[in-house]
Amino acid sequence: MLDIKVIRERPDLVRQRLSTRGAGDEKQVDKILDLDAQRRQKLSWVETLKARRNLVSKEIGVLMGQKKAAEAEVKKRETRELGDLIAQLDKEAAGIEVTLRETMLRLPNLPHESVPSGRSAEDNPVIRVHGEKPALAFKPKSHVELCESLQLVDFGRAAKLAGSGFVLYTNWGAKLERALIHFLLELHTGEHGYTEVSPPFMVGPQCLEGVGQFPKFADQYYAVQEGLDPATLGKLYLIPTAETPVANIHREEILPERQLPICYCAYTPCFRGEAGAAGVGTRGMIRVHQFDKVELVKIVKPETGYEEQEKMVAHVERVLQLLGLHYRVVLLCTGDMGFASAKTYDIEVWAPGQGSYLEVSSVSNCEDFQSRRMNLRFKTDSGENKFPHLLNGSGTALARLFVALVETYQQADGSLAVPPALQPLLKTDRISKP
RNA sequence: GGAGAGAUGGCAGAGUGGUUUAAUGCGCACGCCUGGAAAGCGUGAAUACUCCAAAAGGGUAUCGGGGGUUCAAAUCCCCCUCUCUCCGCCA
Repeated sequence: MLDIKVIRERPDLVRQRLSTRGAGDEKQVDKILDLDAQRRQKLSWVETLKARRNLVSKEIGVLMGQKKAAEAEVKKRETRELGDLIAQLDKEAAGIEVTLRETMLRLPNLPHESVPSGRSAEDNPVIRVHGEKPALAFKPKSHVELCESLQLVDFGRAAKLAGSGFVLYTNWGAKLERALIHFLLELHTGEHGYTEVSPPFMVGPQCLEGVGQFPKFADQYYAVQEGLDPATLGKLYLIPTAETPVANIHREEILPERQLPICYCAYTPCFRGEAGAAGVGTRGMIRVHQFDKVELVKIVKPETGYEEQEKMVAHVERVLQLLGLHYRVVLLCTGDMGFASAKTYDIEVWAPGQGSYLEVSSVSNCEDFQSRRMNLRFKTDSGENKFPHLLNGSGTALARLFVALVETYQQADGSLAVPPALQPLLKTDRISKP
C-alpha cells in the first residue's frame, strides 16, 4: 500500500510513477484524493460532535452524583440528539474509509527510479551472464524424456493422483529433490547468515493481503475447505510461496531497531492455481500447480534495502555457481514487475533441452509497500516508529532448477552426472537407468 | 468434538456503569543526590488518525476483535478469535 500522505502531497509524482507500469493505475489517484478529502472533512465534523458529547456526558455524571435529576434530563436530551447525528456521520465516514482502503489495496507499488521503463519482458535489460551454454556433443534431450527414461518422475501417475500439473518424483528423482532442498537450506543458513524457519503451508487471507496477493489476484490461489463444511471455505489458503507466511511472521509488531536486518530462509511447497495459464508448458515440470521452493525474506531498515537486495541476488547466484549452471541476471522493466515490487531482478538458468532460459528466482525489494499493509513497524533508537522495507527472493524454485540440472548434466549414454556439490548428499556421482 | 477458566500498557496485576487523567509494583529513560555507583527522591514515557501554514497545543479512537444496551462501557448483553486446564479422538 502506498503512503496516503505521499499521494496527497505529491500526486503528480505518484501518477507519473504508476503510469510507467502501463496498467492505467494512475487514473485511481484522483478518486483517492477525493475520498481522502471527504474522509477528513467527515472526521473533523464528527469528532467535534463527539468531543461535545463526551463533555456533556461527564457533566451528567456530576449532576447525577449531586442528585439533580431534572437538570441531568435536559442534558441527556442534548446528548441523545448528538448521538443520533454522530451515528449517522460515523456510518458515512466508515463507508468512505472502506472504499478508500479497497482502492488503495488495489494500487501497485511505485517502481524505483533505477528501474528502466518498458512494457514487457522483451524490454528487460540483461545485467550479467555467468558461464556459457554447455557444449554437448550430442542433441540434448528434454527433461521430460530424461526423467521418464531414468524414472526420476512419473508424470502419468501424478496425473492419476491429482490431475495435470502435478509431479510424482520417484526413486533418484525424489532423492535429488530432497538433496537440493537440503543443499539450499544449508548454504543460506550456513554461509549467507539466514535463519531457517518452517512455516505453515496454509495461511489466512490477511497474510495474502499483507504481501499484496489479495485482493487483486484472489483468483490465483487455492482456497481450502475443512471437511464438508462450506462455511470454512476461504478461511485458509494454500501458500503460493513461502514469502506469504514468512514475510507475515512479524505482522502488526513493532520491532526494535537493533533486531534489523532480519533474514529468514524457508523451504515450503508452493501451490498455484495458474488460472488462465492453462495450455502453457503443460508438458513437464516448468509450470505446475505444486512445486518446492526455498525462499529468502529480509526485513531491513529502509536505507539499506537496495544494498541488501544486491546481496540477496549474490546469494542466489552462488547457488547456481556451486551447481555449475549457466545463468543470467535480468532487471525487470517497469511494465514487467510484480504488483508489490519497487525493483526486481530475475535470475534465469539455461536449460539445454528447452533451448531457453528458465526463471528460477525473482528477487524483489518491496520497500514499505507490504509492511504498511501488514502494519509491521520498527522503533528507531530515537523512539520513532517506521515501516521497514521487505525483500523477498527465491533461493531458488526447485522444479525448474531440477529441469536445468537434468538437462545440463545429461550424458551421451542417457545417464546423468551428479554435480560435485550434490555428490556427498546423493552418495553417488552418476544416476543411470535402473 | 465436550467441559471449564482466561485475554487490561514493555511485563506483572487491580479495576462490576459516571471526579479514571486505567491504581499499584517491576522494568525503562532522564534529572537530583554521590568521588563513582547502589539505595532514595523527582520527572517522563503507548498507538493511530485528525485540527492548526508550522511549532506549541487541541480533538477523536483504542483495555483480544466485532456488534448491541446506555446520556455515558475496561465494566452489562450477544457473536467471533486466540490462550490455558481437563476429557474424548488422532499422526
